[in-house]
Amino acid sequence: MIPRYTPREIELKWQEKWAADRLHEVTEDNSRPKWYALTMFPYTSGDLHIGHWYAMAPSDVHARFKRMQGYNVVHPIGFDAFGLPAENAAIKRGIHPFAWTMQNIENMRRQLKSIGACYDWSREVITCLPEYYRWTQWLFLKLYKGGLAYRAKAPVNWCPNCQTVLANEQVVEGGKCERCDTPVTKEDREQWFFRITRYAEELLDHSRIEWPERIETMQKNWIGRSEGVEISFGLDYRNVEEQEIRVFTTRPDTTFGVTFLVLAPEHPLVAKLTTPECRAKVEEYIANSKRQTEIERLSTEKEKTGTFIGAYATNKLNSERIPLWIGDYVLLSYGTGAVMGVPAHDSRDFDFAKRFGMPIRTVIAPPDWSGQELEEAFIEPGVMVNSGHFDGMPSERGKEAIADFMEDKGYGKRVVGYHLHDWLISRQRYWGAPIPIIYCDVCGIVPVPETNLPVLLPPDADFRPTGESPLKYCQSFVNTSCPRCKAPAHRETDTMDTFMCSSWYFLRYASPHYDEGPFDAEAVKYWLPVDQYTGGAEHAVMHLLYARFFVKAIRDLGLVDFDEPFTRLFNQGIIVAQRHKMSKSRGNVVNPDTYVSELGADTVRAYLMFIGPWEQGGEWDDSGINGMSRWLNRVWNLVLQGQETALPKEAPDQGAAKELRHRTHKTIKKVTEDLGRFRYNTMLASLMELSNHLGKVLPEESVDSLSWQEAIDTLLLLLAPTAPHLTEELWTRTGHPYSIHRQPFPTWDEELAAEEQITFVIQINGKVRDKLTVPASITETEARALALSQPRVKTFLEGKQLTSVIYVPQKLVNLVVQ
RNA sequence: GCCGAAGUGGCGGAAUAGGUAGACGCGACAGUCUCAAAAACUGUUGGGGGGCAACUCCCGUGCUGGUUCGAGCCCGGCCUUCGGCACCA
Repeated sequence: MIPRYTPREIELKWQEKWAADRLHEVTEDNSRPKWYALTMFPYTSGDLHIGHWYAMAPSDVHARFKRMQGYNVVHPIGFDAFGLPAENAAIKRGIHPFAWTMQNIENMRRQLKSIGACYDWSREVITCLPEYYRWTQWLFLKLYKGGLAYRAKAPVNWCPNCQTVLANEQVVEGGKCERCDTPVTKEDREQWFFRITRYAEELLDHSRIEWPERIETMQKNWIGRSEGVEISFGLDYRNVEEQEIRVFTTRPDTTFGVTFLVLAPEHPLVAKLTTPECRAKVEEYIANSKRQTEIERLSTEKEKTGTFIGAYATNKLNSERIPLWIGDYVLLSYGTGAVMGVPAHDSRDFDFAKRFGMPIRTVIAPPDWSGQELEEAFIEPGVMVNSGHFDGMPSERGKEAIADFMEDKGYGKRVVGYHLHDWLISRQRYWGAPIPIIYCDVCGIVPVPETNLPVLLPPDADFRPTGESPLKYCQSFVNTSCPRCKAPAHRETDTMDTFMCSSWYFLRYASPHYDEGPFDAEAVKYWLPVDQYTGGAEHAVMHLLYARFFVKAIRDLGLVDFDEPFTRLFNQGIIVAQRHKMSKSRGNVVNPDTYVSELGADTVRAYLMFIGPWEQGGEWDDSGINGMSRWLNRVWNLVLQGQETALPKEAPDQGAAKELRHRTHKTIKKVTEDLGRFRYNTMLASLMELSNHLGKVLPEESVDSLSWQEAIDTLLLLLAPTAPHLTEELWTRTGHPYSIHRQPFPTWDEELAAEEQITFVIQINGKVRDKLTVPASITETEARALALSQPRVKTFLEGKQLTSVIYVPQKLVNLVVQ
């Protein structure tokens, strides 16, 4: 009698045993190659949903695979615990963010353990605990002292009714406050920035890492390098100190075509230059643009808006007087915050000029141009016209010639521009790591001495929405004395962007309890960089770019000696529900707990990997999960039934035994390749094929016991990373020593894995007309002859002329006829 | 709007150095077992036409145009959906 497969019973039993044996805890070991397998740590939003499992289960399978391949694998886990949702929950339910977060962690830890992943829990890291954020602050100070942190004004979303700063997420449709529906505006605040732009050039270089091309492309586009010229336009106003406006352009060859300049509405010169007649309109325009998001402003669909400020600048190339406008399609944060308007050769400028009736002067002639005004912007290269002594020059050469001329005359200089801007890390919120800075009336900005870290987040601060950072109202926090002169001083009350916490957590895992620094240099030297990082595609740019920047920055500060944090990256797709990414705020989360308690963790793990290619994600649909549960059940029955069947030593059917061994080795090859490429769906399909075949040969009793045993052991070992509990149980039940997870991964015999027979296709004019089973060793001559001798082929060829024959080895012959 | 992806049976998907479209699974239908049902097992399953039959022909990978002996795969132009767009993380 075969016992029933009772997944939950088995799973809990082995999870307890693995934990008791500390099977997954690892230490540095120089006798084996190391493998750092890292999954992006989850944010502590509440429960884990099916999307988390989609991230966690397949990455665990890969880590287990690497371990069976002989690597010393560390697979750590932790929690990203600071951030806005905790504060929102606190406000909504009157529970302290700390309590809310720790409750969530408690629950998520239980859920994560139910996955049966090989996490080394002894390395757990929680970013909101002082023992962690102490070092986040320490690293901030390092960056500050290294000249990589600075203060500058930057706009924040502001709700005038709630008197509070809003996150982008809290600004709902149409630019309104999510709480009170008041239109949101922008306000300038002094805030802290990191100089990520200093690393723009190095961040563009992906040559040291193996990342998916699409992610590299997205990062490259995000950084947005462009070579151009910063051109100076002359200003001549007695009451204005500045004597120039600088604009950035990648098209210096069009400078003779400038008919206006557009400044960002926030440009500092706007207030100084606006004439009294224009002031009212300009102020109205600026107020309006404060209500728009950057995305709205940059949309090329939207009709261009702007207004004349009454002032003029001089185009130094031809001494023309150029009117100055403001327009919201120009952003202060990009380039110099001002652009030159060349309507003939830039489509946005063209729209702007059309709208406001400004001249459109062609300076690059399109082919066959006869002097008429253009009907749309001509943005291709061409021949320069209306450009003084540059006339007749090809514009590509003109770019260089004008740049040379300008540099020579001091009208401008070549610069490399980046779309990337510096990283704003200040948040006017409670639930984050306090920025360790003190402001002293005498000494100015004073960093908190390292020995005084951590700057503790006061537990009793009032974090409800007010006009300022919540910490500002916590007197015991704000009031302090200057570390330098001991005079009364006050603390910085903004906290840090949570991306800061997640920019170095992977370093902390190497020595999570180290208390003399953020990490133990020796441990980091052994484990880092991360060998395989996996996480959601939504992090393609920001988190991954910030973490790269961070490592490069601390490398230059002498803290680490490698350049890139994540050697290999895999971005899995996103599991959506009701067509959108699962999120608490959207309310479309699917909880995995019921599936686990009903069908078992192994089934859920395998099902998630089976639904499609991991990088693709997709709509969550549980309609096939029973199929996975059925298959694991079949594996269970198959293995135990095989145990009870006394197969002979000699195979009754040599062919059947050979076929079985061939399939076994073919499957090892396929599974090994698929695991290496994260193609879990096809890996499982090939395991199903093997088990289907085993189910067919067992009742026939046509194979020998040795071939059978080889097949069953292989099936279990290949399945072990995916279904760790089921395979551990069956491994023991088939008389093998504990633990299957310490076994080496099977290897295949190339000869046994190779196909002996192939299906050979005969095409006529590219259409399949016949299929033949032939030995794999068939030669071209044999194949051609075989094809032409087929009766079916002969009837098709009747009365036609064979013009050519195309032969593809091991695949097909295509007869081209007329 | 900009950047990055994805579109294949009733459904999830398989097949890319351009060479058999639909592996594997779900669902559905039929059967075996059963007093019956469930479970399990076996078989069929892209659409359409022809043949008593073994079989055979045509169409078919979002739309559209092209390259090629041959296109799901390559190129041009669209459409739809998803992710990101710097304060959700």
